[in-house]
Amino acid sequence: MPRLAVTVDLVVLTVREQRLSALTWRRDRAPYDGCWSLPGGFIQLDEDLPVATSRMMAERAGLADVRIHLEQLATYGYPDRDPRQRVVSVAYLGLAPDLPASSRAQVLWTAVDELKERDRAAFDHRRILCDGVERARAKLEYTSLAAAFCPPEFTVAELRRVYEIVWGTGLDPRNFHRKVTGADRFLIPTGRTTTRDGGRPAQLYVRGDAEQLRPPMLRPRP
Amino acid sequence: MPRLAVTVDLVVLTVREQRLSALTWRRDRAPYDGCWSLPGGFIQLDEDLPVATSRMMAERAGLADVRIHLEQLATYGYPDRDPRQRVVSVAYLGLAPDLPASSRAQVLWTAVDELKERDRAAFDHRRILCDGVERARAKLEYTSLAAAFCPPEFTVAELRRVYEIVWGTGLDPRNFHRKVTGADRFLIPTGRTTTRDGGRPAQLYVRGDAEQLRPPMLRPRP
DNA sequence: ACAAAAGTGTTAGCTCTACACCCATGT
DNA sequence: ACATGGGTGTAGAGCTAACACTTTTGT
Repeated sequence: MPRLAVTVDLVVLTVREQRLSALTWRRDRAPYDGCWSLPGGFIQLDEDLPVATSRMMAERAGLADVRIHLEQLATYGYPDRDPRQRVVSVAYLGLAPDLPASSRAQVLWTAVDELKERDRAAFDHRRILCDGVERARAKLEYTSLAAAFCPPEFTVAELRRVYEIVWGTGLDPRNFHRKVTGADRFLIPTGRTTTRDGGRPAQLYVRGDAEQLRPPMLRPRP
Repeated sequence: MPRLAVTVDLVVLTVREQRLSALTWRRDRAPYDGCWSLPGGFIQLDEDLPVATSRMMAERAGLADVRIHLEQLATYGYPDRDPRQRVVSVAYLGLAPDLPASSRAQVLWTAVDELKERDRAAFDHRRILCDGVERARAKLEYTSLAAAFCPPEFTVAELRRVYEIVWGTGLDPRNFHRKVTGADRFLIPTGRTTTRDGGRPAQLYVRGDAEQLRPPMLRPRP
């Protein structure tokens, strides 16, 4: 066995059932038997990191052919983080809409709050998860990434719920509406409407091609 | 020789002689003989990444015992980036005041503009450098990191010159002054003054303990 | 008719920008 | 006296937060 290995680990987040949730792998062998871990695995010698990430999404997360936003998060490499050998892990952050459950029974969506409470994380994966959640929270402020949590067509209220759930705060529906519909190239109206949220029919939008959100949507501070 | 190696590479930036400059290593052997590269090297099996970074700062950059701001930048790992073997590089970004030249003749401060023009970079180090510069530019907006480019005591005008040189833009001295002196815990006045910039004596400040800059100092946009 | 949610208008307060202007030093 | 850069004041534009109000549906 080589003495040094590189892995890719995935923090895949979504909003489902009114909670911010992450894709977790239920371990069934030592070390950390029975603990949750992030989906991931060793890179191959001839494989680029984004390619390895896509392979893990398909093989380990059970999400083949699903287009989600993916970006590199950080790299974790202190010497004894894996008791078996020296492992350097490159973590990637993925943001996904509320997808059907994974095809693998071992892979589950779990609310982030529960994962933080339960002291059953393998390796340093709880830390990696927290870093990913914080990155997502921060990026909602000044990018259009919140739409990555939404289905292809969505309403302003659904987008607002994403912000409220990820940030854990309430937002004024009226000011929020003005802000996101006013931002350049963030939301493209489809012309269609829906009443799936109750009340007056709401416009349906698709994601625009803006990446930055200017002016930013700042989190309410205490 | 092992088939997979992990290195740490350093993007160490400073402002000297009115230019944004980076610490570069002049290569004297294949591959890329004669090209510039970033200082860096292989991690040891029992060595944490930040520890390896400090060791590279001392051994390869010739900057032992110098306290600078260091943060992880990104990880680069496509398979043929090093022709000898598979190398995954964890890049770190360092921001330093205008330090004396390195103790090693092989290590030089070079203006970033020149490094981008000259097509003589080893590996993908030009790309890593650009990512580091862009990270630094972005972080000046909403953190207090600009002060990491300044000596222990500095004036508001010196801090402003950091912003102007890193961003390549002019800033209004009066509005800048109001903004940075008004930000909470960013600058602590020492009570001393200096006339080293000419004109009326300027207050000297030391860095405060704020990490965030609120409200942010936004770059002028076209 | 009523509840519920979408969406618009309004106002007070804040921040940003642009500049006029004064201050304290070296020459 | 004058040049140089430090530092303050101020008015207009734009943004934000808070909330009253109208619109359009389902029941």
